[in-house]
Amino acid sequence: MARPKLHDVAARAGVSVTTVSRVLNNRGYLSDDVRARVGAAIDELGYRPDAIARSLIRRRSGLIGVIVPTVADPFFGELVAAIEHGLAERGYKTLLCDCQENPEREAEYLDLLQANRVDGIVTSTHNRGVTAYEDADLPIVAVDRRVGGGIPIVRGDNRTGGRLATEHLLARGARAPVLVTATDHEGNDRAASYREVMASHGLAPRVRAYGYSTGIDERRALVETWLSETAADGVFATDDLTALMALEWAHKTGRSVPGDLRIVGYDGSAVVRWGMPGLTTVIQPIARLGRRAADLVADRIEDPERLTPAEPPLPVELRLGWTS
Amino acid sequence: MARPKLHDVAARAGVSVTTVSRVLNNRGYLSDDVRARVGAAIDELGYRPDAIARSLIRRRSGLIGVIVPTVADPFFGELVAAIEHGLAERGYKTLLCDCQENPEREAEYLDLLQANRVDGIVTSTHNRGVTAYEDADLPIVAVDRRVGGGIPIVRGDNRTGGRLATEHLLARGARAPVLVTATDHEGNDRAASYREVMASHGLAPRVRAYGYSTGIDERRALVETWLSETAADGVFATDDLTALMALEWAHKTGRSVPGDLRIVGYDGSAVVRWGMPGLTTVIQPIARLGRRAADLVADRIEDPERLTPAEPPLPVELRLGWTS
DNA sequence: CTGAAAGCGCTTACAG
DNA sequence: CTGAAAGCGCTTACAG
Repeated sequence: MARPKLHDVAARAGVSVTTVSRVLNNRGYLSDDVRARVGAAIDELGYRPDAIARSLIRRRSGLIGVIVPTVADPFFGELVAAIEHGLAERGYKTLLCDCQENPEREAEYLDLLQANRVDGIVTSTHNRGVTAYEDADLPIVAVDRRVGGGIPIVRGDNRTGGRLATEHLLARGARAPVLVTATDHEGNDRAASYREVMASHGLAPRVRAYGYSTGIDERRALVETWLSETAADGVFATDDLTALMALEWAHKTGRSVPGDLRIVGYDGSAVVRWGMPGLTTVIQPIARLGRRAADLVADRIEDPERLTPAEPPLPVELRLGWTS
Repeated sequence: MARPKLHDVAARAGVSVTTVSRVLNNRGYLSDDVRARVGAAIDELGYRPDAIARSLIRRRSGLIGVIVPTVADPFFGELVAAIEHGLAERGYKTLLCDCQENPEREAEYLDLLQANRVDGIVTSTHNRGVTAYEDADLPIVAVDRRVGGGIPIVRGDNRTGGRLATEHLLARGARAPVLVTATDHEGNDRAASYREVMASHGLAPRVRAYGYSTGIDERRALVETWLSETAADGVFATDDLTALMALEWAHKTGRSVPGDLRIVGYDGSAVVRWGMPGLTTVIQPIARLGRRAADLVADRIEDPERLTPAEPPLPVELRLGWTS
């Protein structure tokens, strides 16, 4: 038999569809007898309410759009896993939008999500200039990204992270540590802290930005060029992959680590935490970030009036390895 | 104004909703005049068809459920990214189900996906015994997993991968290479190849399985115990994280790599390919696996009659690093 | 070439 | 305590 519908359950139980619906939603008064008969009919037919029809009426799809650069990146993979778990616990489903570093795709996804009547959005891309968020008229939460329009931001404590990393490099004897980051815009708190710490020690900052859309091989080439050009004796990479590239370059060029070059990364996703204990890195609370973002968007859906004070940044932690 | 609906567009253009719908779907004959007026009204109102209402009528949600152990694992993160891109290109949306190693959650998700009328499912968990797939009555594609019930499997060439890894270890002089894998069941082609190659060289196989649900620290402890117990001079780990654990253990215990211990991993996800060029590993065609799974499920949705011959396994590649 | 009407599978006031 | 009817926002035969 084809998928049973409400009508079939009603016929089987000998009641109206209204009544079945009420049993389903546990709404209004119902005699035990009816309740039991309907329940039996549901079980016998293996009936499951059609979520699409429900969404149409309730004007709530139960879907949350989750927009990320790409889950192929371990940081975002771990983040999305945490977001998904948080959302599932609150009864929401995750519509994944993996848009790479492409602002066009992000704008398309934003459109698609609204057409699909998602109840809310969690976004964590780095694309600047995608302004469509501001007139989206639904709960949005950003992760470590300024979107504008009063959209709350969940993030790790980048100021502290940047400070810990830089101070650590200096404490280990570096005098010319270079900062390698994706983009050096004013919202980059890790870079801001690096500059502050360098200044407070009377050292000149060396900041290099490879750009988010730069291919991986090109990025590696840039990193290698910068490291030799700047005669760096330390690297603070604002992501672990870049830190690993620096490590590899040191091996290739016969430099000792940490003797000649001290290396500190950032993020501390699972593969780094468990597989590369030697890498000194700033560990972000990835699971907490994801869970908080999920809770926040669910809160705002369920209570749109709720005031959302600025989110305090979540604590990061410097893990020491042998690279520094 | 609230979100405009078909009715509003029709009123503005001075036509019926039927006509607007036809313009939207480019269906039937339409005068250029009407087409233009409706188009203008759509633009002026910023109208976007409600995907939920469409799904209800068409009985096609355009959603595909993607079930994975967890996207926090780089292999699955990269796989899901590829699946998502493939699906998006075919016009489908990705409903992400991140169920960890929990068979219960997987069964729940399977239920939820059907309630949400997904058009198809791509699954890649390792849970055995979740049999509900067989009576799901919708297109399903598995990635590197036997689900049963004639469900097609997209996978890398595990036999060749296992053979390459094992032969390489032996070629490098290992005489007691141990296989460390998640589960040593009969469907494990990597293990089968390992055994074959060992046998053909007259060597006794040493297989150790840590189990999917084992915690990461416990797994590390097991790996370390096994390596010392078996007096291994080589390791074939069927995933890269485990290979990295072996590497770490060698460092900790003062063994030289590859002198005392040759190490080969498996998977070659982005972080390993780009960040750890030193690890010898079998690189899976992760992007191709994802894309193929996406195309296959889309094909089966769009042409249910289509015969699906067994999928040929996709080629893997042994990358040489300094660990072997 | 265009429109009125029925219907996708549910929920929810409103009666009774 | 239960049911008939309207309606969520669309699409699609069927008329004209």
